[in-house]
Order: sequence, then C-alpha cells, then structure tokens
Amino acid sequence: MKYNIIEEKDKIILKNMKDFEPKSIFECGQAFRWKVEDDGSYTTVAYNRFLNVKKENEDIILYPTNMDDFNNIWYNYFDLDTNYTEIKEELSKDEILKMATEYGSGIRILNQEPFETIISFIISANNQIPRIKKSVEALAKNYGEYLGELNGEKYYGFPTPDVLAKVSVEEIREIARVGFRDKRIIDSANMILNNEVDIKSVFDLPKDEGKVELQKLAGVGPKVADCVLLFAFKKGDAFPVDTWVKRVMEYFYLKEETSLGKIGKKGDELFGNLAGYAQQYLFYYAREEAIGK
DNA sequence: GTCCAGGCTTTCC
DNA sequence: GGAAAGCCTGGA
Repeated sequence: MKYNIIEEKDKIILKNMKDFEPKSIFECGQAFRWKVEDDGSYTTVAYNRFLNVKKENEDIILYPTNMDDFNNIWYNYFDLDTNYTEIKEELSKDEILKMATEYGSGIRILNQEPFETIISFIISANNQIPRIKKSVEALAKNYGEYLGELNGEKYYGFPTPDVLAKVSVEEIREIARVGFRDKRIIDSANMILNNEVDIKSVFDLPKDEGKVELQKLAGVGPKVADCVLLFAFKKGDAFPVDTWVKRVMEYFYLKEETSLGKIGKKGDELFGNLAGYAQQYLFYYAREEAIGK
C-alpha cells in the first residue's frame, strides 16, 4: 500500500490514503457497530478497542490509538495489506463491475472478530440493519467488557462465548430483542465454547471446507456462512447471496428469476477468487440505488 | 442426494 | 400491512 503514517498524541494519521471512504466501508452492511457522529466521522468497537475514524481531505485520522494498536489490530482490521486499486482494475474488465466499483470506489472489506461476526450474522437472518445494530449493541452493553468513555459515550466490547453460553434463552430474547434467533445464539456460543465447532481452524481451511464447518453452528446456513468467511476469515472468494445480491444478479446477469444456488454459481464463474469483493461492490450499489425493487 | 413450502419474532418503512 | 444481508423442519 502506498501511504505515509504519522503518529501524533493518541492519533494515527494515514496521509493521502487511497481506496478508503468511511461511508462506503461502514454503511455497506458488513459490520454492525459503526455509528456516524455529528461531524461525519464514525466510531466503532472492535477487538476490545473503541476507535473514531475521520476523513479530512485525503487523510484518514484514527483516534484514540497508538502505533502498537495500529500494527497489532487496525492494520489487519482495515485490510491494509490488500491492494484495492488492483482488485478494482481486475473487476472492471466486466462492464457492470466497472460501474459498481466506481460507485463504491472507497469500499474495503474489514477483517472482523470471528465470534462477533458469527453472532451478528445469525441475528441478521430475515432482519433489518437498524434492528440488527440495536441487538448487537444490547449484547455488548449487557454482556461485554467495559472499555471506557469517549465524548460522554461509554463503550463495551463484544461478549465472549463463555459469557453468552451461560445466558438463558428468555433473557437474551428480552434484552437483545432477537426474536426466534435467541436459541440459535445460545446454542452456537455453547458449540464454540465446547469445541464442537473449531472456528479457529477455519482460517487454515479452503473456503468450501470452512463453509461446511461453520454450517454446523445453529442459525448458520449458506448465506451467513459466506458472510462470516468473507468478513472474518478473509476468504475473498466467498460470495454471500442475500436478497439484494439476488436482485442485482438477476437484473444485470441472469435476466430472469432463479434460485439462490444458481446465483452463487454464477458469481463464482464470473468473479472467481475475487467474488467476495465483487459481491460487496454489487451489494452496495444495489442497496443504495434500490436496484430491482 | 435435491428442491420447495410454511413458520418463525419483532421492527422498520 | 408488507418486508426484512435466512434458517429449520418436514415432505415430495
């Protein structure tokens, strides 16, 4: 990557940062804990750290943080070792993707914590983004570690499997307002805690094998598994097919209504090992422009 | 083995 | 009042 890092007190500044647009990254549905501030900056919690991200001209300002956390956490979280200019060039050989990558030019795919990503996308099933965000925040506030305060706001980490595994189905339903997803959350937390599903092993597995492993979890089907593979396990070839991707693929490529399975195959054929990136550009374009609705 | 229908909590538009 | 980044179960 081509950028210069400047360290100031409690700040890391990435000078002349290309391919980094906060709105596109944080409002594209891959992460549910980003909150827009009055000044247009965004604040989140990840890996038990809270962080504000502000774009000024072509600079990205991370606050509060330091060089250690940048090297150990944020460099990987923001996927800074991936060259998005090259990815967009390659995808632009396809006319539709040329348009979609220009539209969502500053998108990056974050590398999030596996357990938080699994629970978040279990909650996402047949749900809406505003409500998903509220549920995830409620879990953090009630069961996560208190991390500190920034501008009068308190921040909490995402709970660990052992904490969620002990909560009752009734309590989690009442607190997080997750409806029928209550039991799925508790069951999956227990399966991970008891090592019935070894989620760490997924890092070293090819996408298809990792998908089989993740689908052993309660509430994890093909779509949620693909999201977790892409957003937590860095599997750039995973191609999650949700209602929006189904619509946009039918609208631009298939030209007819078809099944989720066929759309997944088509995505794989068209975009190969870049399918995950293609999916994210398409999803962002489709949702922002309400394609096919 | 694949495919499909119906049910599921609650909130948001 | 319909739809929502789907999954699970049961039956053909």
